[in-house]
Amino acid sequence: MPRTEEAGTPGVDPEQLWLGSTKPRRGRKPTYSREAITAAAVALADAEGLEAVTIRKVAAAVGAGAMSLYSYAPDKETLLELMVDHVSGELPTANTPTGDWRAELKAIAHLQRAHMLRHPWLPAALAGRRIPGPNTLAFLERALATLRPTGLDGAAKLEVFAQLTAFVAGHVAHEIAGAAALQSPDRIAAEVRYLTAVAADGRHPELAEALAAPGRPLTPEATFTRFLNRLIDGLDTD
Amino acid sequence: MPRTEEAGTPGVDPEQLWLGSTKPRRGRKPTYSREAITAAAVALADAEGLEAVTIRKVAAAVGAGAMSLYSYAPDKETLLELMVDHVSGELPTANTPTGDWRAELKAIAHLQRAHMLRHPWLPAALAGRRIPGPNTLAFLERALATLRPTGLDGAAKLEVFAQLTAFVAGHVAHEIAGAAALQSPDRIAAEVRYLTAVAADGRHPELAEALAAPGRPLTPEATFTRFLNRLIDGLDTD
DNA sequence: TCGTTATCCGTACGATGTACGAGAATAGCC
DNA sequence: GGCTATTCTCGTACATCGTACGGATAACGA
Repeated sequence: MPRTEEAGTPGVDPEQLWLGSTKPRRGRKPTYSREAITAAAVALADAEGLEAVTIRKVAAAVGAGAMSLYSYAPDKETLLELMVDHVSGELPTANTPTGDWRAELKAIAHLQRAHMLRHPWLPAALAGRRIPGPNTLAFLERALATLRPTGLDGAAKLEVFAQLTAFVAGHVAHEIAGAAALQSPDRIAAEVRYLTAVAADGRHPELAEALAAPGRPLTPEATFTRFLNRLIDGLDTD
Repeated sequence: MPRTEEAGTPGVDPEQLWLGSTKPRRGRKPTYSREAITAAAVALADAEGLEAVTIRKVAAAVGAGAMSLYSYAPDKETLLELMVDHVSGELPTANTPTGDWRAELKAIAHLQRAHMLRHPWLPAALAGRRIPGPNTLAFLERALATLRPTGLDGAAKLEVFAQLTAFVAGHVAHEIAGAAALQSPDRIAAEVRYLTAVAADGRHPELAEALAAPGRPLTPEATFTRFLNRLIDGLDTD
């Protein structure tokens, strides 16, 4: 990327991106569409990972020349933004109040986890993103509605949602890394050899003991639920 | 990166990396050192961000030709691994049991947060990393010692540490993104305009209300402490 | 019809990670 | 001291990336 990036990361302008008027009444008609391009990029990321999403490959997937994409998004960073919001459209936004906001919030987190497992590139793409697009806003709306009975003020409710999302993303990133490691038997074998060697060096008694008495292996699902419940049950309305 | 990356990401081999013998008794003597190269890479990342860490720039920083780095680390991924463990050496490993393991665990998390704020590239570099190097292991040892009074089994203790680290990394990543946005006044102005425009469109009543009644602004420090306390106070020994 | 304005995209540039292999330096063995 | 094996050094080269540039193409308003 030859961009010099000297000033403090101007980033993507959400006003331009999501509120930009669709005025062009003159000129050649677009052959493709932002929708189709974004969908192609998402399909690529789902199938081959985020690093497979290159301007050229996405363009080829929709049958366009590479440079044509720049009529639909000013740069790749913006394309990522579009991808994130695109898949957020899969999240159900209908809230069904049950009187138990904690249970509803847990359900929201479980939805997010399933969503991120379906699109394993999401945790990485989400990192450092601040401004939600329309689909993300719709889901945020649901979360805010769920938090209404807490009586928290606006900033606190937004913070709860941000922290919850960060927590889920962090967990899923870890979960995915673990699952990927399990796919290669010699890799886990090397990891086990390494850890046991370290545990045997005498300078890591706690680790040695932890490895010696591992207990019942934990499923990611169970671990996630456990920590999520701790986090949410501890949430207070003060 | 011309690497095709077809098979399921072999990743870095921790055995080779951390336990590899230093046998070479013959041949030309190394001009540089893994230490110096890693330190230069860390300095670069601290000063200019993770994307400024390129093989060529790191090599130039130590006065070497680009390809010379490959005598010290087999690839860039490994260099990242070295960087992560290098800065982990700054973390204090001495545990002072106070009888209150929850307070000690909170202190550990606060140490991690300060550490990541000092090296803002850490949360990103940490993502998906599974196997701790020697310095990280020393810190893990401290965490395990702290968790000893809980009576949790080995796997559970390791999981608590992993989840705690993921939580802190997620929070700090979010915190850093927010701080970066604050550096550019026109950027936050655009964000505010965007959100108020969305709130005014009538289809986001909850967001509109949250923005209208923001409450007292929250410092990152306070938010972190709040959620951390919730997470840890909810931890049980069963 | 003509000028204005978009979109389309071939070409090209500067970076990047790293494969290759020729040179240079060191150590053990005769 | 010379030979040889071994290791480190790094110039060159290549595939691939994001994207600037500008000409060609197409659609509208006048």
